[in-house]
Amino acid sequence: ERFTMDEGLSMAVREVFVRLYHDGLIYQGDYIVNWCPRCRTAISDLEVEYQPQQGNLWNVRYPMAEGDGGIVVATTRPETMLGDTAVAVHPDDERYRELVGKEVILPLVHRRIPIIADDYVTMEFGSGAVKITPASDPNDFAIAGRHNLPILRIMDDNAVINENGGPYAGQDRYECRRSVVRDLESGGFLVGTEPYTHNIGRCYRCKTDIEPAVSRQWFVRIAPLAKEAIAAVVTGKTRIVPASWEATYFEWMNNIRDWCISRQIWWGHRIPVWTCEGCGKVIVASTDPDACPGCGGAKLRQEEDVLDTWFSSALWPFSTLGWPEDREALRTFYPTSLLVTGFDILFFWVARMMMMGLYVMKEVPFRDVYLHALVRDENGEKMSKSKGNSIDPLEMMDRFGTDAFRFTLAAFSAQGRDVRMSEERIEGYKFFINKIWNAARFSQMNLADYSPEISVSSAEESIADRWIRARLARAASEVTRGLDEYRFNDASAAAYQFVWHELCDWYLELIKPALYGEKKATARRSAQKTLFETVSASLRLLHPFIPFVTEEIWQSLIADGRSIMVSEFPSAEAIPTDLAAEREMALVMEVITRIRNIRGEMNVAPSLKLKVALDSAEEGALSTLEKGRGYIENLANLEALSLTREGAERKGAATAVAGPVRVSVFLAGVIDFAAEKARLGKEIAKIEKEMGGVGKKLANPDFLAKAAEAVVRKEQEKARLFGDKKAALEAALARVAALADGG
RNA sequence: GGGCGGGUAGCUCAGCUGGGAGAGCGCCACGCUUACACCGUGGAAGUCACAGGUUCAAGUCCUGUUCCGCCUACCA
Repeated sequence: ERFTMDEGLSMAVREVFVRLYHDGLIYQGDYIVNWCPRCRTAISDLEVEYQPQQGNLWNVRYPMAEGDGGIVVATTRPETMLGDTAVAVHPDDERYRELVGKEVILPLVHRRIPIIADDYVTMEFGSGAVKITPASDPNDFAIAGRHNLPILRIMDDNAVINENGGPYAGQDRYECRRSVVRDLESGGFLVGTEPYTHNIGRCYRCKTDIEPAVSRQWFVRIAPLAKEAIAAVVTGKTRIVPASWEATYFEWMNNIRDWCISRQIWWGHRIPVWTCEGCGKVIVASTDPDACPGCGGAKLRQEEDVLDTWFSSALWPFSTLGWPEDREALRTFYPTSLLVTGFDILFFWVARMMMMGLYVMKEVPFRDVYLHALVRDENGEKMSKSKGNSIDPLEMMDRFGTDAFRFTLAAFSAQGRDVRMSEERIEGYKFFINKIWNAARFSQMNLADYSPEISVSSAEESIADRWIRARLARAASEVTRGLDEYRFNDASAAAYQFVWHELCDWYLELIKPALYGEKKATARRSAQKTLFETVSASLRLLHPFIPFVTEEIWQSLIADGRSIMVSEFPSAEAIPTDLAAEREMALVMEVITRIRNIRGEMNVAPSLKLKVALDSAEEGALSTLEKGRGYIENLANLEALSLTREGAERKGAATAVAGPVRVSVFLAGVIDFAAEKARLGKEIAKIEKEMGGVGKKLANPDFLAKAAEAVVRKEQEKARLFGDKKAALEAALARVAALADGG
């Protein structure tokens, strides 16, 4: 479906405005807004930048109109006193109780203004009395509304004092401040001045101090709309993830103020309101009227203000789908399933889309809102163009690769936290991409003669083949879960862990003999098939994180002529679990690791082929090891491996324990008894530390009585395993000690 | 002032519903073994900010203290 965005958006904006207007949700009114005297436009509360600024707190005495005495007020902006229309105190303030209702004389302009009581006033601050300037302060404006006070504008749109300022007319606001302070002082009204730091609001664009000012603006009566948007989140029609942001959302929505939507700027959607110059009739229409429907006059004047850009942004979920026309795209894709955005525009944009979506479409615009982390610079500061501390993503992509950068963002995106971008981390993932590339090369080299049609019976599959398939199923399940729950760091970590540390570190090494040894053709075929399928699935798992490299490899290696984008995402359910293979490989792998550990710790050259004996009292363990014999011999670099049932004396051997298996590495002639003694001692100490915790738990009757049964059983099993291991290590230590002592 | 988040290995950080302290980088030792030295194998390293409490059990829950960060605000 084709329609131009600009036209569609304009239509939608006008249509929504008209509907709101006719529902009584848009009004024009005099209201105090943040006015930028330089841009000569109102800006929204959210666009004001606050900065602490050093100023003064001037204490000024206003004399009573009748009799003696007076009341002291404090102000940071003495020039605004010209527009004061009251002095307010707290209703509970004993000091001023009898003054409420009386009048004071406003110095310099000699106007009588009343003393009123309003609980906005903080008794503890200053003198406890506040001057009220409705036209120059939002709070004062609100108080004026409550007490029917006159609103007196003393400045024009350029923040220059107007005729209401009497002798100060024509002065700029800051020039006027100096004049007023000088005159208050000479008139004896200034009772004190103290330095004071407070926040000054500035225009986000031109950095000019904003001037709260009363002016005629257009507003959306927002409370009814907010009510619906709040309900949508309360009832779960829309979920905010992470949920911690819901509180912030509610806080803001419950205290929302009417939305000032008019802007006095040059660019934007012009407000679709016309006034007939003949009869004064106001016309609100979604298409330009030719003549006044009241008097027929053709002299119509359109409102000059334009709409806040967020007004049209709020319509995005449906205006982009062709609304107000009833298009198929709109019916299909509204509401969308997910909005991904930054929390910094939760209010600007998300909440407003919610309100407008519910108002116009009678349905939430999206089911889930995922608020991602904000990327900060390495000092934790928010990146911004004005600060110049932005990390240029294009530069990062040039240096480390687009996929590496993208994977880094996923890996960093733990929920509820901001991230500090780190080049080291990106580099680490660049290495990961490289690893994948090399694994693909390995696969390509060994799959040249492979065809996916080749069938392999399950009987031909090796333990390694079965094992990697089972591990793949787990990885697929973890990645899927991470993505489903918007835990992208968990998802990316699961993929990373599987591909590097299981597929590359173990599986590729395990099958090398089958691939290019003199093994049977069946073993080779099975390894090839499993390799092909595992790499294929891995690429698909990784594709959401690293689209470019996976597509490239997919095309050259898997090559079914279609993009990896339209391939099926691996499903854990489709891959059979294989606990037996996982358990058996775990033992084989541990034995290999134990042998390597001895090699490393005893400083035996990696090139030296070793003789190893494995003893176990468990028949099952021995048969597993027999099945894994080839893997052990190859990956531990052995020249001989014997498996025996009885734990015979192993002279001149270094010892380790892998589950129910005693590992003896023969180091005849090269064994360093002192080193072996130290190594065993270290192992035993480690075991003892673990046994300590377990033993303490099992000795505690409360633990046995109150802990879950499964937990207790687990601890008991652990105690047994640790006990066995310790005994075996201690026996080895005693033997080595004897040999060492004997020379 | 209010709200929120955080203080876990040298660094950057994971640790969801309380039950074996983890990863990456860095560091140490050995190794260019025919995918990869952007690599491999092995190793060292933490009073989980502090103090209480709940619990058989606390990095994980509660209270307080402290330090850091972010957001927000109308004490003139």
